[in-house]
Amino acid sequence: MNADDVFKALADPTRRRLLDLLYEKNGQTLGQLCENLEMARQSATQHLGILEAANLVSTVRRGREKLHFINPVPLHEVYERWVRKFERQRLSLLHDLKKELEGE
Amino acid sequence: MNADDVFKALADPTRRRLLDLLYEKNGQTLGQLCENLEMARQSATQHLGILEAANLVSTVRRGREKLHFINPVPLHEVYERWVRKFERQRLSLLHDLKKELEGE
DNA sequence: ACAATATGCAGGTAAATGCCTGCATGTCAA
DNA sequence: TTGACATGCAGGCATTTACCTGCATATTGT
Repeated sequence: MNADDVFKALADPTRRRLLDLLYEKNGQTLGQLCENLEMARQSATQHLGILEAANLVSTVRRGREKLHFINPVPLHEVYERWVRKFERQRLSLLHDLKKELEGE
Repeated sequence: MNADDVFKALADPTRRRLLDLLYEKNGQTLGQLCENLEMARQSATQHLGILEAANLVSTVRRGREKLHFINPVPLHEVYERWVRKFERQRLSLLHDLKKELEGE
């Protein structure tokens, strides 16, 4: 997993929207996805390209259509590396700040 | 939580580095953090500002120093909204793609 | 007070980003 | 085969981003 690609992919509301749309109905075509976005098809293509590059979306060609599927694996890896780590120390980390605010 | 601010804050390697540095030792000053970054102090200030705006870092002034603390809460919320959701359907989502690749 | 230290603020620039239009290619169905 | 449909590719443009330099302000310790 490339953390940079994954986070950059997630750092745009349109791309997060696309993931939610695919969660509602996996395997949608570019055209179907565009119906739910307020932008030109070409712009959506770029966003999907970025999601693909981050491996968050996998595609399959079927004739003239291109089907898009969520790949949840990178999200899981982000969780393992960037969420769980801080989650384990969550209360302790918050405590550090509280202690400082109380004047040691 | 503002998902956009949080993800955009996380979408930069320097800022993720800063979180890791604070994880190693919470409550560091700007100067201390800069010693571990290869960029001008002013650049680091901007990155810390973005982390603060995303509420991932909280600061306390102590005299002429500014102490930086991790705030793990937004990460937890990102997890709840953007990771757990897809995690629950993880195998099912992967199955969708596999099924299509096998030709329905 | 004053020199050293820690941080803040104001711009300036090159590169990346997100959007668009226009045109090209590939596929299906009658 | 041919017109309609689905997607791909190239380029342009305004904004944002990430870095910098230079200078200002605030605090500390002697």
